[in-house]
Amino acid sequence: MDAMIGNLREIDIKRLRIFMTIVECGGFVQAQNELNLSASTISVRMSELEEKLALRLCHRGRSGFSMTPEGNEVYQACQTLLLAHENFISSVGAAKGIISGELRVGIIDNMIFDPNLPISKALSNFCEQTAALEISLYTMAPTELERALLEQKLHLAIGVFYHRAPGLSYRSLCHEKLVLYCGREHPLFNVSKNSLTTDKLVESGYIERTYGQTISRLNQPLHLQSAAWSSSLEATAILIQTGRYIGFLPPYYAQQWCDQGMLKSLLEDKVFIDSEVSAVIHKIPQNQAMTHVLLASLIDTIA
Amino acid sequence: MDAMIGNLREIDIKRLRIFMTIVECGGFVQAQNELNLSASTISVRMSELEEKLALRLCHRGRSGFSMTPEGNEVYQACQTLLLAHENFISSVGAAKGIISGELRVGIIDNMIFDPNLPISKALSNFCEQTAALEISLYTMAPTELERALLEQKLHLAIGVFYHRAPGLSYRSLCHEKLVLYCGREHPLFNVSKNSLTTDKLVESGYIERTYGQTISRLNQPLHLQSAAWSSSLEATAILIQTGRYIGFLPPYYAQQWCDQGMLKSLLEDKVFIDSEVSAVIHKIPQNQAMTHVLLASLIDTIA
DNA sequence: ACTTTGCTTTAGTATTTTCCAAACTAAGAC
DNA sequence: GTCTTAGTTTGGAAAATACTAAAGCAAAGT
Repeated sequence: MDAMIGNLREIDIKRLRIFMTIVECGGFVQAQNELNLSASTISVRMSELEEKLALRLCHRGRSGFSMTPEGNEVYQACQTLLLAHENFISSVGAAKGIISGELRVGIIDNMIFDPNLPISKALSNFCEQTAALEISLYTMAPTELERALLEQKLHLAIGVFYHRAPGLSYRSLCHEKLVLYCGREHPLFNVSKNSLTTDKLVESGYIERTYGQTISRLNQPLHLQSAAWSSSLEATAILIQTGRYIGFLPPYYAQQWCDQGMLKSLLEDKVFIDSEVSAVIHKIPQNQAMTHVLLASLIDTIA
Repeated sequence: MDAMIGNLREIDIKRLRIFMTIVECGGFVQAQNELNLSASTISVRMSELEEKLALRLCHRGRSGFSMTPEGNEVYQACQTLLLAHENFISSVGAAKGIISGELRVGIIDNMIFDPNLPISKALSNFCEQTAALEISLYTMAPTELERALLEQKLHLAIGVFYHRAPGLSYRSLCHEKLVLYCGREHPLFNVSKNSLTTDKLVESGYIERTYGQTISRLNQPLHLQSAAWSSSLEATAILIQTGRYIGFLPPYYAQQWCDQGMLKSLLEDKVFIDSEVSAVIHKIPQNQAMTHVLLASLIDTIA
């Protein structure tokens, strides 16, 4: 009882893991299965943790489960700490000359449709070389990817980036052509290819892609009028399908709807954006061996 | 026995701490006092750790204690992991609204002599506001400071920086005037102030300051000929005292030897470097509250 | 008022951990 | 060879930890 208070330096990771599972399950009862522990054990572990931290982490009881503000902060801190543990495991693996631990990769949405980028192939190639590895794959917006890389929450990110963040290292993987599309209901859908002019495009409402808070001025070939904003390919496709806007999509992604007569490309030979797909890593990566082997394997697979 | 192998995810920090102490003490026997443990316990703890990591960490025995290459890598990884634990403690403190944990500050050498920069005063002011805090103070070269900040091993650094590293945030604290000095044995020591010209300075061998591998082109007022290189104020002072070179020193630092007739300033009104002392933090600091309160307190104390 | 649910408390047991003393080993010093 | 030093192995005891079942409690639902 007395030994419990005080020294925070001897926090037990087990208790923190229990806390995290409870948070993720949204309550003690739900966490029971996950943790394979009785209700009483969970209860005791939690009160021990709270006593040690001298902090109430969550409200519970018949009136429902909810986190305290402090609990949320501690939960965040736990995530960071567990990340450090994963990195430790990786480092030990690296010392053994084995690539091991957790590899965290982030991609922008709908990369899976890109035929130039066999990401799953690259990952499986990489895993073949390295047995003792767990991969976590996340999808995020480009700015989120960069942030996660900077905070060392990701080892590698793949996506289209319109600027270069300091501290990160970019490597071009391939190029992706983006073409304008309109939906079936759009006035331009039935205009014949020959009579279509860029002026007509400029008059149409255009979907601008946003990244986080800031709107990126794409290297747009025309001065299109922004009339709608979207933060993902999927959102762009939905907006185009409303028939009210035109917007850029990669052909491999739009094809599925073109085939169904739902979308139509507009002057794809004249008006397009050539965007560069890059692999990005931290300049000082957590596990250099792992990160660089993956990057090499990725470039290898693509070439 | 069987439960030991396998899951690296349940590494015990206690064992890692024991290992680190052994490394720092340079042997099992020396670590006994430090750890307050018997030889047998230490031996067992170490073999348990090695078994779990499946890695020999150090050679020991009558033939002397030494680390294996893997052991060194694991030791580094342990340091990183313990840093993460300190940061966790800080975060929990932050959740409680208390500034707590470990504050790691780095300074360049001989800052203590700078009368414009009452660092100890600033730190003690800061500590008065915040009870539950432990401060670690390190001295390093400027490039090392920046590296440590980027790796989040320091919260704050104070020094003279001739460039701006991306990812770091610089804040000017005060200006430091650097003046040329020569030693008693130097030909210019006995030249009268009136007959001294800048030409004569240019002819003398000059001590260039180096930072890490790269030699920084100081905003030098003259085109002095580099004849010696030094990586610290102290080293510069020693080189000047040989009487063979001239070099820049801050007057407050050189004064002690001028008073003894060992050094003499040269054209201090005409030839000087005005360098800016800055406080630097990471753009995304570990413990924002702590870092910013310290920075504010620092600026406050100086003003 | 009664039941259910979600959690806590308590008491008791099983397991694990931690530690040391004593005997042992291996290698350098003499 | 013998002594000394530095670490290992083993056995056993004490302490801490992990876990559960059972009883309790309070709020929400009926």
